[in-house]
Amino acid sequence: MPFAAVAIKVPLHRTFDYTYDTCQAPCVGGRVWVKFANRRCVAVVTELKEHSDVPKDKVKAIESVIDEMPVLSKSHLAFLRFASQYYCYPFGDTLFTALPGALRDGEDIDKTQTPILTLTESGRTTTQLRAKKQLALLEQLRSAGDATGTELKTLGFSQAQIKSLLEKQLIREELRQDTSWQSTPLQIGNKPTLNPEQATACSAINHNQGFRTFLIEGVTGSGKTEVYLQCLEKVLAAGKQALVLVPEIGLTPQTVNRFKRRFPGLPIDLWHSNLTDNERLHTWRRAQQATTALVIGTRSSIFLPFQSLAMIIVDEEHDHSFKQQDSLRYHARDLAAYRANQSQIPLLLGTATPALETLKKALDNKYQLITLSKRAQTSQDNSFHIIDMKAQQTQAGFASSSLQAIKRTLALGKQAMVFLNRRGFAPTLICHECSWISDCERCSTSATYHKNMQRLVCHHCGEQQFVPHQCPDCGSTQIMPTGLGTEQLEEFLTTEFPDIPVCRIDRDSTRRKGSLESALERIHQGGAQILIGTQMLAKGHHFPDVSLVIILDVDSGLYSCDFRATEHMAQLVTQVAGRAGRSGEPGTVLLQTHFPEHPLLQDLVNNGYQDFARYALTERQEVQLPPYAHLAIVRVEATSAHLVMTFLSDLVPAQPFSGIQLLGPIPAPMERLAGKYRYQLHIQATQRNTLHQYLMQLKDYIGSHKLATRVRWNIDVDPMDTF
DNA sequence: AGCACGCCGACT
DNA sequence: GTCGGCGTGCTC
Repeated sequence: MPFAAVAIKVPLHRTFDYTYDTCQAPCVGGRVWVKFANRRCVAVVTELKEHSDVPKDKVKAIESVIDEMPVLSKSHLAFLRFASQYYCYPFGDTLFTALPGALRDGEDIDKTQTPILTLTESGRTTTQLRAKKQLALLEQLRSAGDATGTELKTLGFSQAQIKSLLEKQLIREELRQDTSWQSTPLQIGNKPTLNPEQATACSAINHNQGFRTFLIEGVTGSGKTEVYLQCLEKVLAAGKQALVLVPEIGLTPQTVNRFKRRFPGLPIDLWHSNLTDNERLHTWRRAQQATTALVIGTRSSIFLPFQSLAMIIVDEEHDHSFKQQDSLRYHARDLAAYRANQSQIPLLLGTATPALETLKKALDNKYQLITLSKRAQTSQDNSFHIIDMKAQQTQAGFASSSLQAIKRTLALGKQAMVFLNRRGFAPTLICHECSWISDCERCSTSATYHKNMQRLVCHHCGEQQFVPHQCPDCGSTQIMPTGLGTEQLEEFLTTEFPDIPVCRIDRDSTRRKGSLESALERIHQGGAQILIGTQMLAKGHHFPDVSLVIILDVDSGLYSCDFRATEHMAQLVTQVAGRAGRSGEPGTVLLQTHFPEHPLLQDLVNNGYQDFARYALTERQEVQLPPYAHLAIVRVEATSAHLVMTFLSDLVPAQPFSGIQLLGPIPAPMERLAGKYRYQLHIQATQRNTLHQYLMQLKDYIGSHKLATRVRWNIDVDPMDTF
């Protein structure tokens, strides 16, 4: 009697055994329909076997087989099994989060393949046709070659025209696997000559055989992308596939065009969260059939089932958007390392500001470190200046010397950029008479005052309130906005510099589609302007006319309870500074702080991120924090604080576990969020293995705990936000 | 997760 | 007397 072990989309770490009829022929990695707990579910076969330990009367039969061919190869299953175990996430759930939505729902994989429209014999020769537009369509196919329906629609043809040509049998639909790119010589667009550093980097990478991780530590403008392109060239020319992982906001048309222009005619696909279910399935299939050569995608593209992957590149490897913050809490960069090892291919990690985790591995010689220190366009570096804010008179958070600097910059017809990582007008409203504060009713935080919207908005749960005219507690009309937000900076600078255009770029000002693009357009027209922005302004965009950058609130990064705060601050400062002086002349970066002597800040300013990072590593080592220790957090939330605490206290063992340090239960950074109480337990170990052994048994213990179904809980392995 | 089963309170 | 509230347990 043959059995199939299957994985089902349930939060259980087990698989389930089913019998099947030999004529059904399920395959490992293929999907089947099964009855499971009175429901009909899609399941993925993970193993075929002759024996089962499950009592005969419990085992049911597979209802029907969906796939004749696996949707997940054996090696891909092994990869997903690893992800499931490493991140303590149920195996079935892991498989199903990796699959595109259409396949999760049991959709037939071939039905959704896009047919290609091609001319029939008569279609090739017909010149007589009453419908002019249909004739034009035939002409299009004759001159530019076969196309999909979607492509024709973007060219202005309609579904009706296609349909009627199909009926006249002048064109026909063809399901085709076009892998011809693999055997045709690779076309190369304009390519610049490499500087010596870039050339050394490329030759080191191109001479590599098998698995190897390279950390390309390259300052802004040092030409990392050019190194990527020339390394990709070798891979693609050999007919192999490649994957480029980019941060969420890094998938701009400019980035994509650079790849497309370099490799004209090569099938390149994009992968990001705005794709429809159908588009996702297409790209998935194209990766599997090798009909696509190169995918540029955000973190989840690490799960694409490439047929012949030969290189993975992670651009801006330090970026936080590579870590998924819910369900399967994976880090795409770390999974990329597993995949590269599994497939014995090179992995390129590129950034100007490496994560300390990555840098340590490079310094330990586990990764090969490649440094690009020469800026392609500027020979001089930006100059940093620390502005001591102690006992300074400030206006809207600006030191007078900062305002002077803005004035000078504008007078030269240049642009000044002001960076503050807080949107809204003011983070709190405070009553001047009593001690009332504009709290969010559902979270343990204050609601931010948005002057333009005339609302109080909680930035954590999104809840909005009307702005009170009087204090809700004492009735006073003296309610003061307290603290600084980007809206306030905009208001102040507009009155301070009435003749100068002021442009604010944050999530609020760019909510409308296309508004970011038009704002960027205005900035690129050049001339004296002031730009105000949050994180959004820090990454990716080129602002050639910016010659002054002011970072208003460095201090929030210096003293925070999250041990990674200084690292983030330094990455942000470096990235923001990289926006300045990109068109030939060095820029000036002003850092406003109350702690001008802070050693890490001094190091960053005087010696740059590279030096800072190495110094920060020694600090981490002293206090035994990641990357010198390994961390996991059990996060628990429920509407009852008592329930959460009882449950978490139960997880702390009476006897200490050798090699494991526990901290908690402690309140989460936002103790109350969207009406839920949240607490957490920190688990730390010097040895990775010890941590995972401990997590394995903890996960089983939680699974068997009675309260586990009455709270929401998860385990976050290698968490990014600790506090 | 989802669903059935089971044991106690407020309704036709 | 039932309807339905949620706590508990199981799913091949």
